[in-house]
Amino acid sequence: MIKAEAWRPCDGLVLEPNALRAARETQRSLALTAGPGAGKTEMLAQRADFLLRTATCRYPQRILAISFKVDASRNLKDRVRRRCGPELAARLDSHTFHAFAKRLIDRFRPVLTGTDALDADYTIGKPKVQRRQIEFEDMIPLAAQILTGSEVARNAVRQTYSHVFLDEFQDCTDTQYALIRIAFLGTGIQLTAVGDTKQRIMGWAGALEGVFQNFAQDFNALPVNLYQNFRSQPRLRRMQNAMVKVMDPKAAVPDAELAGPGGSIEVLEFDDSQQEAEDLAEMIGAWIDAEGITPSEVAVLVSKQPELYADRLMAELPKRAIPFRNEQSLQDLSTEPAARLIVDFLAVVVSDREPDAYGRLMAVLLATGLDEDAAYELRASWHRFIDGAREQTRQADIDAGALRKTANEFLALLGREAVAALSADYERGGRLEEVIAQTLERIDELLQIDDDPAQALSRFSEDSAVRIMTIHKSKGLEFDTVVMLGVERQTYWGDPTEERAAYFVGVSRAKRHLWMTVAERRERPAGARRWDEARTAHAEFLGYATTTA
DNA sequence: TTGATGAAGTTTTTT
DNA sequence: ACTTCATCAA
Repeated sequence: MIKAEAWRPCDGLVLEPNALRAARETQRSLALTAGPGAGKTEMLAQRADFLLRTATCRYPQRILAISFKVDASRNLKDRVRRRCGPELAARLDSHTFHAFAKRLIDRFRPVLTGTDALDADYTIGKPKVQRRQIEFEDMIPLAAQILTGSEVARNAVRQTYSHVFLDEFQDCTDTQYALIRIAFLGTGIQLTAVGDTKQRIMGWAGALEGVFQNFAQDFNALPVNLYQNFRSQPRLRRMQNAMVKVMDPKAAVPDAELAGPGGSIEVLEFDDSQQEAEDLAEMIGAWIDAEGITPSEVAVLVSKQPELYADRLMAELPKRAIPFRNEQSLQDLSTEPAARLIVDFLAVVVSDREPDAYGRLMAVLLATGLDEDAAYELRASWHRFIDGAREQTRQADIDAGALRKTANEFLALLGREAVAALSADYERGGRLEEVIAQTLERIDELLQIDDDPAQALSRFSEDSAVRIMTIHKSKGLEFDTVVMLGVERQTYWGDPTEERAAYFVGVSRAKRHLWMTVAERRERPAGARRWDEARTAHAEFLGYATTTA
């Protein structure tokens, strides 16, 4: 343990004065606003390090960090672990709002009575069944209700945590804020809310306007602002600044501070979306092959409906053997145990040099056995099955169909029950089948990219792929090169202030290169009734790009 | 069967 | 802004 005065940012990182001040604050709650790339997450990680290492958060008290997305919450946890080591980091609970609410519901469920009463083995989903099921949107109000109704629950939370972090606070909804108020208002607990009002993109889903001001007032929080942008090159910063001048003039910086030639911004205009997809795929291929950019450092962002806007691109990329991940379609399939099992099995079948996969596979298969004596026999019988499958796939050319068939035979032999036992989630009707279908579909996709099945399967868990997603999903992430696909008037149709904020989030993800595409005709995906329609480039948005070259 | 009209959906969040 | 689906009248 060290004294507060002796604490310095760890890993030799240099924080701007306001960030340093925020990291070391011991008296007041904080309302910290900062633009893209200012290091909000880093400030939280440093603050966690400060609180834990100086025992400002005294053992056994803990820090609660609340984010909106699972990967954001994992991200923060990982970073804190890197900064102050696993032991101290164990006292940081990093959860999404929903995970935090679910823990409260699970722990204090008996507090809920009458029509809200829940059985112990309740599930989440629709359609809603009394006592047995709740919906996503019930979780936070129910947690708030528990805290309102039970002093025991309130005290449990308040005694556990001495400090609370709130990430991406600009997108906090009224129900989420109500939960925070009930849990922490009027206690000595210090809250640190960080965010950027210019990046408020969840208004349509109920994000509170002016939530930062409310928070600052309710919790007597000290307002702090960070000014630097460590993420983007000067040319990109000038474009962001041009937008900031319109969105929040006070937060803009003098252009002189942003001088310099680094970074690039280009607008590409196409006759139709097919041309757009082909050219873009060629260009992305060149970035990866000629310029050596890692595929996962390239992101294609769309305003909405990637399967509509990026449909053609997702068809063109595999033709050029460019790996990509549609972040919208799969919720990290590679961590699903059933997917893991199938991929490990196929990897073992198509190659005899997969010891890791073999080990994992056998561990799962033998777990289905009853006792030690049976294990040997079981191992031998699975070995025979694998040999049979190897023989089968060796004879024919290995294609998607053959692998699919082998996988299905394997699953049939193993039995649904054994596979479903891999995760509690598979008790939910249809979930296991969904995971299996998605896994096989993903393997098909990978085989289109890679002819070698062993290579294709190893890519399953690899995340070296161009990322295709909505702007909303990209919040909090950064990439070397960002493509804003379909910057057209018709694409950004919502509330103009919100759409501009979304566009701002998109362009501010880029570290070095930003590309924007416009197609005059945008074809619908195969199967749709309409073929194409005339489009108009989004004059306002492209204006920000061109005034800053 | 066709055309007209209106409503709903589109961008997020969990073990 | 634009599509899709349901409903109703002709």
